[in-house]
Amino acid sequence: MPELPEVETIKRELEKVVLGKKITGVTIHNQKVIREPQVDKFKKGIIDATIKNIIRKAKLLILELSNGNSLAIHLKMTGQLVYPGDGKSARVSFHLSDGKSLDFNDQRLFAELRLIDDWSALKFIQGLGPEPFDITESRFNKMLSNKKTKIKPLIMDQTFISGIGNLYAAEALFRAKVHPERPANSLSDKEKSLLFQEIKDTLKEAIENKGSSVDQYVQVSGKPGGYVKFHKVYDRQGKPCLVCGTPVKRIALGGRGTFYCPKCQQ
DNA sequence: AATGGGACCTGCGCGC
DNA sequence: TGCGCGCAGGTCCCAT
Repeated sequence: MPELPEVETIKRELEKVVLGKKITGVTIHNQKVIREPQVDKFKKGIIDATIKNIIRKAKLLILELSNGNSLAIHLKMTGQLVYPGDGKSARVSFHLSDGKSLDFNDQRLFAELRLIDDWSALKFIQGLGPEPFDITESRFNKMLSNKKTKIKPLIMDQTFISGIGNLYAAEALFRAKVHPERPANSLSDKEKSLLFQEIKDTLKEAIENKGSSVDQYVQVSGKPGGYVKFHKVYDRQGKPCLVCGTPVKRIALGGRGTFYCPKCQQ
């Protein structure tokens, strides 16, 4: 599932392969993913525009076009952007001036495409908390200190801090040796600081390895990301903790699968 | 205010 | 071999 590192990887790759190209046509195979505006307006607002700039905000990808419009893409769980596309599993194909196409795939149809004139006015954008790289350690520590809620759902709350999803929340908490059910304000200053550092390091290392290919995520080239082999707890229930050998546990927390080492994480 | 659950979806893996 | 069911998770929405 694309989180900040996966979306950042896609952004960097798109900059290499589609930036500066003109969108000459759009084929919509399934209009469910087009959330706004209406399909024909969507097409009209894109065709003949050039991709001028590519931005990532948390897990949202934004393609700024030469005509003043922006295409905002949220991949949710199974969204993919593939270039050059073959159209086979595309929900939407963007045909480009180089004769190739950028395919938007999405097996589960959860993803959202929006064409708007001002992406910064999107409700989703306005509600986003800061990304981990945009705040200081002391700010992070202060943000946690007045929150009684469980730490894992809290760091996955995009309005609190943005970019972290289920996978990297689990990995960062393991690395910081913090139990996912700890109330946020029960962490010591030392634990808060370590967690903040581990969140940043985990995301950074995942970006360096071009993301984690679990479920559907692939790079724009179609290649899988390389970070899965570094996972310590995610999807490893029953397997020995790589630090102490205790079987990794899986619980449901906030309706989400949560993986942790019951011995290392207290 | 915080928390929990359901909805949105599809395909996969499991048990029988 | 085949069928039904639970599950996967990002975000929104509603209820408590």
